[in-house]
Amino acid sequence: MNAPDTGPTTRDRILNAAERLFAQRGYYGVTIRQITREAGVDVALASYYFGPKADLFRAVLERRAEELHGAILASIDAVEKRAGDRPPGVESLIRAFAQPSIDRLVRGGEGWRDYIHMMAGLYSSQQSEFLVAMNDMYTPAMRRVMELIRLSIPTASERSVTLSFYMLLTAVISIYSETVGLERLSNGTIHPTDFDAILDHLAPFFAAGFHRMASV
Amino acid sequence: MNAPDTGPTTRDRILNAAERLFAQRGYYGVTIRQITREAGVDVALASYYFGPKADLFRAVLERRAEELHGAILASIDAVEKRAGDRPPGVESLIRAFAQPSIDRLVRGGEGWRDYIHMMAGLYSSQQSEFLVAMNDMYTPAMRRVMELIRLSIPTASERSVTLSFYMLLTAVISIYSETVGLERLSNGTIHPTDFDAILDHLAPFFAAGFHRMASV
DNA sequence: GTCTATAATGAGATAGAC
DNA sequence: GTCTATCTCATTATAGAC
Repeated sequence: MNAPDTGPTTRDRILNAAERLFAQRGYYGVTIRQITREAGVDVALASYYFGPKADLFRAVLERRAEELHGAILASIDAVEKRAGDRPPGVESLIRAFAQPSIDRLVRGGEGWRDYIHMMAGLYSSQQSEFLVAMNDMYTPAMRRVMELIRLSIPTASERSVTLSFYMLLTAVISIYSETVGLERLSNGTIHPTDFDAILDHLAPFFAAGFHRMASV
Repeated sequence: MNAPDTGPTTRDRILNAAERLFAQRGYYGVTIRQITREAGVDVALASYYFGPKADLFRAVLERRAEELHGAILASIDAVEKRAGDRPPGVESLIRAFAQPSIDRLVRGGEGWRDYIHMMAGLYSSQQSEFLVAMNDMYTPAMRRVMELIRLSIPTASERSVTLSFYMLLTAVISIYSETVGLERLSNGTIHPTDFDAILDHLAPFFAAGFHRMASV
């Protein structure tokens, strides 16, 4: 669409800047003027392309959702295939669910990092309008994981698996946010960016929990 | 100090209003004018009592920290006493850690509810300055729990227990925030305010994880 | 598609009267 | 300890020139 040296379009420049700033300071912590300043474009262009601020926020949220959600579903499918006729193990399902986000966080460039930080910040906010919108974008993948865990642990009730999955979800999302919490808790010996090490701990840790609640 | 019918002092009226609004909309989502309007006092009084907005936020954060932190420590002590000479079990330590906050969330009145929601919102924000301040207020209790878990599972490394405790912490804090996440995940069958039921699931769930990672 | 200019509003903070 | 008045600055949003 563009000549090779023009870089991103104005629309994308605004989305990129908004993504970065919303990730750092949340919805209310950012003004449209800061966004357009950061993007190097005129203030009026934000309204021109996106309308009000809330719509710009939603546009940022939606831009990468389809790709990431698709990657998570594909990752779950791959684990299913590898398991053959039997249901895949819980630990591998946890890994399949978390890995695509971590891949993009680590190797997807700044844009993906900002996007995932932004989602993590949103998840525990009281901004329930945006929160529900985001939740809905990833619901099919979450339901699929819960379904497969139930096949893997048939004695566990739906309620038990839902509660356990929620615990998993909150932990995974906190890890995506790379906050200083873990670093301070460990006196600086564990870095929030050691995602591989953290996932190697998290996966068996939570798998054990799911199995423990198998009879509930 | 006050006559019995004057109600809270102006200072406390401002703190109460700030607590409520910060809990709902976060630091940036609230203006001093909104706070003083909600408190029914003049705008200028916020500056008079607390100085800049950041200092007011810190004052809200600090007001209840000592009491809650003390209650958590007392709760841990009680579990230790009950266990006698042997180290207390992991599940009872998890309960001791989470229960004082839940008690205040459920039975402490609006003020405590707002305070705990505000802390939960802060924990996963990128507001690292306030975040670190809050973390520090509760560090002794967290260290104590980790210490006792290590006594209970002597084969677990410090690193393993720290990672596991971090997972626990993120889940517990998410639950305090009472967001719509769990409700949506369960299609409305599990309510975020069913704290007793959630804790009955969470405690054995996480205890199993700690034990699973005993040899790491 | 981009920018200038401006309208309308609200923000934080404080000096000074009471 | 409280309030009025005001300063200074930034905000969203839009109308209209280019």
